[in-house]
Parts: sequence; C-alpha cells; structure tokens
Amino acid sequence: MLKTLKLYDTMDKSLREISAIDKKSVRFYCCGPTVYGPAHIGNFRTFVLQDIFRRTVELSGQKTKHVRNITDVDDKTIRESQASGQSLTDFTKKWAHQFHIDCQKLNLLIPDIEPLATEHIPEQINMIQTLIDKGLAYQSKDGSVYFDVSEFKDYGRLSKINSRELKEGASKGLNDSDEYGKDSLSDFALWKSIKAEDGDNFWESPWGQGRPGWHIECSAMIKKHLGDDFDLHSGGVDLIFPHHENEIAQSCGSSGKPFANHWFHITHLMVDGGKMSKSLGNLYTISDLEGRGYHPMIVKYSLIMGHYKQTLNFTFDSLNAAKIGLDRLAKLKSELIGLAGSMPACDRYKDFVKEGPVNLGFFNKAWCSLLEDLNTAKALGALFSAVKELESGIRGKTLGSKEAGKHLKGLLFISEALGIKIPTIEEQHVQIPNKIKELAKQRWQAKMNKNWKEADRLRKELESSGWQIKDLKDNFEILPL
RNA sequence: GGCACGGUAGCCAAGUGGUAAGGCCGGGCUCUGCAAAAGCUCUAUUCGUCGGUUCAAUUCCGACCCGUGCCUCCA
Repeated sequence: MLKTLKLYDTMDKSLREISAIDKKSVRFYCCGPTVYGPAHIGNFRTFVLQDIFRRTVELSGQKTKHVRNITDVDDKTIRESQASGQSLTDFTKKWAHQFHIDCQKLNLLIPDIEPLATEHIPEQINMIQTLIDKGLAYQSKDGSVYFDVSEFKDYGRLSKINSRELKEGASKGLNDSDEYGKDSLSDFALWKSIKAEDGDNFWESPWGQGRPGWHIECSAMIKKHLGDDFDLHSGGVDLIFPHHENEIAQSCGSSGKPFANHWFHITHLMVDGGKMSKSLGNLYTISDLEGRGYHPMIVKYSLIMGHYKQTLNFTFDSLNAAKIGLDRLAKLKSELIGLAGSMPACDRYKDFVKEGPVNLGFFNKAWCSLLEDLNTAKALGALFSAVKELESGIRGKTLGSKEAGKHLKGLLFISEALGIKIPTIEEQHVQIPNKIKELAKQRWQAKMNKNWKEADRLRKELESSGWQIKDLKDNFEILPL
C-alpha cells in the first residue's frame, strides 16, 4: 500500500492529504511566468517545487493533470515589447522560448497544458460578462470593468485580510484608482480599457477596446482546462494577495461553485540574507550561473536545500556545497552500477511511476520526507545518511551485487522524485585534448624516472592550461580544473 | 500601522516536551617524492534575549530585540 503526500494548505493552515476529487487524477494549476525577460532563480524555486510536487504525487501512484499558464499580456510585456521594437507576440514568444529552455535545463516535467493568456480572450470576456450579470462587477465611465469586492462576502479568506484592513493599507497612493475610476480602492480590474500607450495591443469587447486584467486570465484558463473545482492551485507566496484572492472572487463568484481545493505556496528565495533585486545586482538567471561555471542541476540542488515554507538563503557557498554534493552522488551512482553489474531494468521516471516506491532500501527515509509536506531539506539529509552507509559498505566490501542493485534502484528513484539528474562519472567525462594527454604521459614518465623536478614542472604547465593530474596507484587521471 | 513567517555551529539547513539530522568549510591522523585524491576521525553542553508553565523546553506560553514577505497586478 502506497503512502500519500501530505501538503500544507494555505487556506486551512494545516497539512492535508493530496487526493483527486474525481478519483482519477490530481488536477493542478501553477501560475506560470510573465514573459518579459529571463526568469530568475527565485522564480525557479517555485517552478522546481511545483515539479517536485507533481513527481511525488505521480510516484506515489496517482495520476495528474498539470496546467501551467504563460502570461503574455500585461503592463510589463507591453512596455518591454515596445521598448524592444518587437510586436507583443514576437516578444513574448521569444521569452517563453527562453523559459522553456531553462525549464529543460532544470529537468522540469513539461505540463500537460500550457495555455497562453492571449489565446483565451473570449473565455475571459465570457467570465467578465457573467460577473456583470450577477451584479458582482461594474463598468466604469472609461469602459474598464471592475470586480465589486463589497459584493463578495468571502473576500480575504485566503490571505486572512479583511476588507477594512485593505482600505487602511500602507501602500499609499500607489494604486491607479483615479486613473481608472474604481468605486472602491479594493476593487480590481477585470477589463482595462485601451490607453494611448497600449498601441496595437488591444482586443474588442462588449465594453469597447481594451485588454483583460491579470487575475481574470488565470480564472478563465483554469475554468477551461480544469473545470470549476479542481484539486490544487500554486504559486509564489507573493501571489496569495491579491492575485489568488482575486481569482477566488472571480471564479467562485461566476460559477457559484468551489474553486481550488488546496493552496500550495512557495516562499521566496533570498540572496545573501536579503531580498533579491535588480538594483542590488543579486538577481541571477540560469544563464548567469552557467556563465560562472555552475551547471543548472547544481542550481536546482541548491534551490531544494531548504523547506519550501521557509525563506531560503542563496549563497555561492551553498552553490559550491551543492556542486560537491552532486559529485558525491555521481560517484556513488557509478560505484553502485559497477557493483551491480548493470543498470536496473527500471531506471527512468516513467518506469518508476509505473512501479512505485518499492524496495527503496536506505533511501526510504528520504522518500518519506518528501511525503511529509515535500520536505526536501530533510530528504536531502536522509539521502546523504544513506550515501554514507553505502560508501562505507562499498569501502568495506560488505555490499553484495544484489544489494548494490537494490540500493542503486532506490537512489535512482529518489533522484527522480527530486528531479535531480545524477551524471555518472563516465557521463561527466570531458574531451581531453591530445596535447594535454601527451604532456601528462611525459610527466608520468618523469615521475617514474624519479625526475621530480621535471614532473612538477610538467604538472604546473598542465595546470596553467586548466588541467589537473591525479596520481593513482599505478596510473594517473586527467581532470579539468 | 495591519497580516504572515522566521532567528539552530564559520556557512547552508532539518528537527523534537526528555537533553541537537545532513551538507559545505575547517582541524587531526593514515597514505604519499611533493601535490591532489582516497580513507579514518574530530568539530553546537547548546538552539535571538528575558521571564513563565513543567519532573523536564531549543521545542508550549508571554514580553522584548532583530530579520524577511505581503498590504492591488512581484515566483
């Protein structure tokens, strides 16, 4: 019998089991990126956790339906596309493509559906019309449409904010209520009437030309692809208010039915103990870190070193720790393969989904940690306790071939659950130029002749070319520095 | 001001009403022409501060100090 994932629910403030409402598949929605530039590692912390959520659910034996949108129209995409001289479509396509490349580098599973906001304008208009018909929304003089928060009693339930506090908010003067003519400060835009600076970026609607508000995009896409009520909705903590609160108001308001059954929010990433921001120069993208020599898998590893409900402090020290940790896993994997004689028949994500978490051996504790509120930090701790055991078993030659095979499978299972690709030593092997090989051979000769001076000189020369020599018992290895 | 979360070794980070996972760094030792690698091993009497409850608190309660997030379009 398989165990089920228990996950914290922002709405209930408690751990709840994940199970499909329709008994068939866990339908979940992730607020995806707004494509106006490259996503940074903070964004990816969220996407990585959503990916691990899906993997854990699937590996524990449940099917999923994964929808993650792309927001390809909003103030920023319009502004930036104009600045770049490209059409909104060309511009957002470019950045959506970059996003997909980064996702692939991070070994994220591809969602079943990845809807674009601009391809769901009719659905959004329909929902807005329903809200107007139900008396939950109104049109202002300029043709914009607003949600009337005072008409929706449950408003603030997710974010635990009541309407009075909203009005007393400390974000003085930052709203554009004057510009758009809202009745109340807490009302939010469903449809924004066209403004001069929008250029060609507008759609026809019953209320004139304009474009949808941010929140309605998600509500409409969820309704279309997942239905009125579905299993889980997720995103970064900053989306709790107002984005998700507003989605609830729109969706429940228009359908009269429940919305997401479970809310999963991932806490922000910090850099060197502080907030990430462009102005501080501590906002990193996957490409930035690749440029500094950190493989995306190292970045991914460092993003799961803490529990998702906790702010995680990203530092280069932790990146280096991640790199070394990954190397250690790679070495163990190679050694286990060697001992077992072959890779297990079942070694890919799909195989594991079919087979489930059986015979995890030492890795069982790590898997259980994931089932306990996706505790990746604890899982990593348990993973390395297992690594330690196996390393000592390998050294002491107490680990048999059959045992090695079993543990290898456990290791592969847990790395699939985390979505961490462990390269084998062989896979890590890099092309060594012939010139370097020749120099290394010469150094070995010199060493054999006990010509230490010459051997050291050659090693220095190799090092200055970026290669390191590691002497073994009766031969040597060449490694990149 | 309101709401929420957090402060655990040099760094990152789990955890629990009964006396602190794991990783990185660092130290010692073995090995070694040297170096690296590899192996062995050590590293928080203590969990922001001060009180309270308790046989027992880092873990529960209160106060305070510090940090972080959100408070209308930021993952």
